[in-house]
Amino acid sequence: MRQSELFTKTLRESPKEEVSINAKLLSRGGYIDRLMAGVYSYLPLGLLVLKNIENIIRDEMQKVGGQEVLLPTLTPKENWMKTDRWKYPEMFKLRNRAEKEYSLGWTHEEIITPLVQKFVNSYKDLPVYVYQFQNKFRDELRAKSGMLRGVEFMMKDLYSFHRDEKDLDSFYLRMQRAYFNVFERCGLKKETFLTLASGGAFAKYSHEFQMVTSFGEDEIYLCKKCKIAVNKEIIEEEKHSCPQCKSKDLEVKKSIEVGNIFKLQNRFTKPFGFKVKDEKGDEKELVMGCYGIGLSRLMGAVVEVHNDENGIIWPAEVAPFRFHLIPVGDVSKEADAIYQDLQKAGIKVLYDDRDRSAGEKFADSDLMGIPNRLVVSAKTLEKKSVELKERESGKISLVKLAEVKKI
RNA sequence: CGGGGUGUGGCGGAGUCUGGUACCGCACUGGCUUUGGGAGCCGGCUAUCGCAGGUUCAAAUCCCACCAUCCCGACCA
Repeated sequence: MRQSELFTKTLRESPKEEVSINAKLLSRGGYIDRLMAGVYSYLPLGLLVLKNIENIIRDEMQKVGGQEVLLPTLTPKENWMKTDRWKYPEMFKLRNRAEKEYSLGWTHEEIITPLVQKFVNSYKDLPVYVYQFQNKFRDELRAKSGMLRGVEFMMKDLYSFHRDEKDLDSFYLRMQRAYFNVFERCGLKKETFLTLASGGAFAKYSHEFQMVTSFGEDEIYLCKKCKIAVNKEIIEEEKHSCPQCKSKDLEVKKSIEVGNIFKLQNRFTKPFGFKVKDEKGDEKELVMGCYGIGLSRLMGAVVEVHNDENGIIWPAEVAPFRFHLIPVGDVSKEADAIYQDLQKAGIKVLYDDRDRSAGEKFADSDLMGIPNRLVVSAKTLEKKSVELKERESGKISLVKLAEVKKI
């Protein structure tokens, strides 16, 4: 993409409302724009990042056998009455002109369960794993911290349907591994810990994926031996010891939840009367699991972790571009050629073809955080090379023109 | 929803205490000179000072209600 054609611009200063690092840098870099508290637009660069995260998650969900759907955002009151969740305070409610009541989707068990029920009649149809990417709406009392707690936010939610608990348990473990793959590919592996949380009425525990960070709004108790954590509600029950190894040597850390998986058992299949025939022809109630990741929160979390005083430092797989090509001086012809070459090879490159000073381009490049900066100048061209600067390490090297695609 | 803070050109700020009709930087625009870390000079455009009442000869400034927004708390992906 030619930077001169990008309709957004970087900002020298961040909007005064933004206090969190993620919102400051994402706003300044031209990734997002705040419409109101807790609600953001994704600008072209931001959408590229969001789609990269989406593709990572989609890839991992496909690997465990997930089938992608897209459910409505507008949902009827009846479904929520059936499960007694119409009363939930964070649910946005609205009426049409005939006074019929609806809510905006904040989670989708009430929609997916009767949907799958329409098609699944036999144990032979199971298991089923269905997921979607969708904006969710939650009437938070206080939206805050930029992308970390929004009122409207992008979420992946997967729902699994099983004939029995044993099947649910084994899939649940596969999802745990899939989630770690997602966080690893987003550059958050080191900071992210499986965390035991309350399982509600139907399971001893649910599991959160908590990312340890100073800006976190949660607190976890981390066992260094097991690399597993428990959240605040569990720590009391476990008498301040690790539920796995019983060690009392737990470290308190601030953290943010980047994912959550939950065994729902029959919480939703029961009210909808979702049963299938087993081998004997008897009716059997299904069990369910649900598995969520907030994509927009994840995007913010990546920025909170991967930045320096000059701006964002995107991990390779979520970066909007692989290269930031910057001509310095009168070398537009040669830079154009390199750009075309990279484009043809299908390599994602942002080409700063704007008529700006070198310093401004470098500052913007650091702010935007594209992993590899390629500078083309008379100096580098003398050596038939471009200068490569890695955003993360700051390492600078000369790369022959013929070798650029191999970086 | 409780406590606290803030609303001034597109963005960031000064001016408010002490009332006299709005200033600075950035951005934008025209010209010339620049071109490896947010260039320089000259000229130009952009504001019913969040909104509504009130006090006053006169309100960005004082009073009041409302709205928006941020932080802390409670609640939550």
